[in-house]
Amino acid sequence: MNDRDFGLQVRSKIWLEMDGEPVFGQGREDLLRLIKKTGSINAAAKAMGISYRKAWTYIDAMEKRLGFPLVIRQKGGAGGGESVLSPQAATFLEKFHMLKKDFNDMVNRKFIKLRF
Amino acid sequence: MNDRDFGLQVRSKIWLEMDGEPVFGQGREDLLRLIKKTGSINAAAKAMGISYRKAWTYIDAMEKRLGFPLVIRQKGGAGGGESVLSPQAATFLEKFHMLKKDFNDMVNRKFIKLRF
DNA sequence: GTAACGTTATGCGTTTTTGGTATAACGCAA
DNA sequence: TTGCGTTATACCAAAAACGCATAACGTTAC
Repeated sequence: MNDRDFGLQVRSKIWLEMDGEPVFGQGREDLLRLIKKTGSINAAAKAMGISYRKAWTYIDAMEKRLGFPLVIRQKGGAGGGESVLSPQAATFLEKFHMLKKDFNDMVNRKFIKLRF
Repeated sequence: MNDRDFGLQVRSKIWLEMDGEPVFGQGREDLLRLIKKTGSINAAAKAMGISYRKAWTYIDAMEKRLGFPLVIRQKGGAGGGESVLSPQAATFLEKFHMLKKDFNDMVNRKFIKLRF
């Protein structure tokens, strides 16, 4: 995260893994938040500037790893369908957000003035 | 980094970027250290369990991004050749090591007992 | 009842990236 | 001048990422 010197930048990140495979990080969080906001995988993908296919693949992979549904999907119906977050996804999102916040606060406090 | 609950694991890492492209992280550090130790890109690659091709590509990419040599290579000669770290690489390595140590200490102190 | 609509779901070919194998180049020592 | 073990690189194969096309679906409007 954010510090530079002659173009060199220190970066860091935090994420979750399951069996050594990445299962949740910044991009996935953004995606889920946008689905929550828009009520649609399709709209969320557009808002993120990625293809629907890609967004769908992300969600599918996450759910397979975690073993529980993150997005409750309905295809067909009024407006063609919609998608909402599962209760588990909501709490998951919340917890990860707090974790990330603590992490970022800490990193910023420590490394903001760092010279490399 | 290290904590688990029902198989879910929190991980984090720190690395360096140049113009938004990764230029130095854990794997590269290991590689340079092994080159320093063995005096050979080839031997270092073997020790890491990666192909010479891959190791060479890593080094080449790093040097192109950084704009200065990390590994002084000599091909031919007694023993077929050898490779040593450039002075810049040595100080670079040292600085990154300290940075990473601080980072890891901090993360471990904060997140070692974390429940997700 | 059925046609239309916008969403989810997925098959499939294309492109891009990654990785490995084979081989050349090299320079000292014997 | 030959042999050796390393660096360097060309080339092909495998894998992964990507996107396009299309099917499936269920409510609404007519």
